[in-house]
Amino acid sequence: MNQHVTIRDVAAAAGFSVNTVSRALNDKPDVSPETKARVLEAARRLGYRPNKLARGLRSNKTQTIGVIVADIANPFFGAVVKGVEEAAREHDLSIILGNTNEDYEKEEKVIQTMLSERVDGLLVTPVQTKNATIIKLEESGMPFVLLGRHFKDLETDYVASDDVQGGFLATERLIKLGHRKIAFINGPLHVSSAKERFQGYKAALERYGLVLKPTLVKNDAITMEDGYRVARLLLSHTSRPTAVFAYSDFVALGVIEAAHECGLAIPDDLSVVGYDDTNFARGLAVPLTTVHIPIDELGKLSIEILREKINGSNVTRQVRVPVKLVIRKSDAEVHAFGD
Amino acid sequence: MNQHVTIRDVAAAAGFSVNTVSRALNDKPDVSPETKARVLEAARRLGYRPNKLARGLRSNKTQTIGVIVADIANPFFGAVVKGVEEAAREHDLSIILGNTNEDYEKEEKVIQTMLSERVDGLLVTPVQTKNATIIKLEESGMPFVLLGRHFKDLETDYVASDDVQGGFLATERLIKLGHRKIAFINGPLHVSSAKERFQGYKAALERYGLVLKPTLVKNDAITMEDGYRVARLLLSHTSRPTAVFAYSDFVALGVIEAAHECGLAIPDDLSVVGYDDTNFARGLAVPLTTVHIPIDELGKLSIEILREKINGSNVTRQVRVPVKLVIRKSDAEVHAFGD
DNA sequence: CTGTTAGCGCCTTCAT
DNA sequence: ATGAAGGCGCTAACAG
Repeated sequence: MNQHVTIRDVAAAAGFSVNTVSRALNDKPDVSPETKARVLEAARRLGYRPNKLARGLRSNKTQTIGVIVADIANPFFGAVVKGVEEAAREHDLSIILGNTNEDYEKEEKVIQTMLSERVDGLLVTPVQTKNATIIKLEESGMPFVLLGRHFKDLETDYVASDDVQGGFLATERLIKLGHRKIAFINGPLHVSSAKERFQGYKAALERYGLVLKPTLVKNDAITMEDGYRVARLLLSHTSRPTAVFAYSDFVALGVIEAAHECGLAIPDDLSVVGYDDTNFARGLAVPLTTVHIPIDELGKLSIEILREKINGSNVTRQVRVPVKLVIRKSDAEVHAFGD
Repeated sequence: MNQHVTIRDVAAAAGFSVNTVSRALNDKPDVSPETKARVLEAARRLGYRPNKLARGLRSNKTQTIGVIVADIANPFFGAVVKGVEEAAREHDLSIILGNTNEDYEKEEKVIQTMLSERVDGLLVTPVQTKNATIIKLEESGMPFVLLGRHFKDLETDYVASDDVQGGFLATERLIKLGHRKIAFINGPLHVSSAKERFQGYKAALERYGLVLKPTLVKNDAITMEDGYRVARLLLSHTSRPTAVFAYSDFVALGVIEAAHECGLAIPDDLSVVGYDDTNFARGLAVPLTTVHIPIDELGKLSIEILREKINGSNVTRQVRVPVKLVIRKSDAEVHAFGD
């Protein structure tokens, strides 16, 4: 239960002034090798541990960044945070975690707290029901990078995957398999990734001369339950879709469950394409065709850019990482029946 | 890009001393209502944000706890952290996240960093290949609670689920379905949860008069790939098991994949029971029978106990939360062929 | 009820 | 190459 050892204790033990100890501990010039050795030895012996609070207070650098995501229990965000954490630790940055649960109020509160914590910078997956928090964040001067989502009308830095491309690739694939009635069970449209995947979906339809049928597009699906519920409705219709493109692998899971209950085999009676390439996707009974996001790259890049901002760069970086379609077994050529 | 507003700025603006401002801001007694109102107003107007570093330095309370888990990308730990974060924020505690990746060295480093950060307490899922870090942590006087795992020979506080019970329930279920050859594809035995699930497995066999066949027990499976690999070996045998109990739902996913490749139908030819009740478990083509852990309760309890420790309690709390078996469709009565 | 003073642990001038 | 002094922003005595 030792009281904390301070730099003064080390100084006393080594027989130097606090200043010299500080210089020795921080690899500053103008310290003789022997002195440094003695200081380090004393520090080690006493179990000295620098107080980051004091250091941060003095230097205005906390070596800590805030990471705010929408749902850490979602394996996609889990993987993102894992990548971010690893990249951050490589630069001796610690991470303060915030989980918004897609709740705007919580986002607001968490950002305030992190500003109080004097983090060096922020990585944020915004809830996007409003943008006031992010605008305020800009005004605060705190360096930040949006992660995985971005605002069309805000000139902030961001790192995201190319959702337009993802939506296009998935839809194009289904079109090329001969599908004409391709349902899109999408997420909430205020979220940029959902909005842009929808753009990709539309672009693919257009590119191949198909018309968009509004009845085949459903929004606001996030969970497996959502996917299940919507798919039940969609599949019970007489002119049901022959393919479903889902906002996430979880939503796809719900679709698959609904298909089974409707007596529809996958992929023979219904093609399904997911999104995220979550780690269970290839383990499903019918391995899921899905859009793969290079998550590690997202993590690394976002940290890299955030560090640039922290170091004073004022060029705005807006990065879209390309995705790729992973074709497995949940999609197949459409069976012959017209529309 | 405003410079930070300090308590002095607020004091000047409100026409009071820093002390009065501090008292007003912290709801301390002996401040007249009007004064308080004026201070609050000035603070709001200037956009004052308390500096947590200064506060922590002064008061020795950072309102921050460290949370160290093995793999945040694993939805189980993701859910745990989500619960913990929520419970923590309710008490205005922030969370510094550490991810060990089951790497002991990283655990050591992360704990050191968090001690430097002067967190108020620590929640740790230990790697358990060694226990020196945890012993050192005890000696440091930092309050901490182990989360999900514990050491048999260390008298530390912990909150975990009852893994012996979980192992027993899963095995018992399979026995009652008539299975005699029940394989157990377990995790690494240095991890307490794996060790205790094995105890449960043994206890169930014993209880029902079955003998343990060492060839049916495999360790060190963590990922889906591990499960797949081990299951391939196990299932290719002539006297293959009729049931598999897996360390996690992910491992079970690998087992299922292997079974398919071996032409074995689930549950008719092979029963499979998983562990964790991960959110995809019920969405599988054959919904997975698995052991459910009340994760939210784990999170809430661990925060509660950690707060007790932080507040000076020195009673040791070792809590095992009961689990329950969720029976779905991946297990069935054994087909008639002897052993 | 309010103000003054000191100091948490560290780093940054500025001397020596 | 080393030391002394000051101050980062805040809260805890202690006065008044």
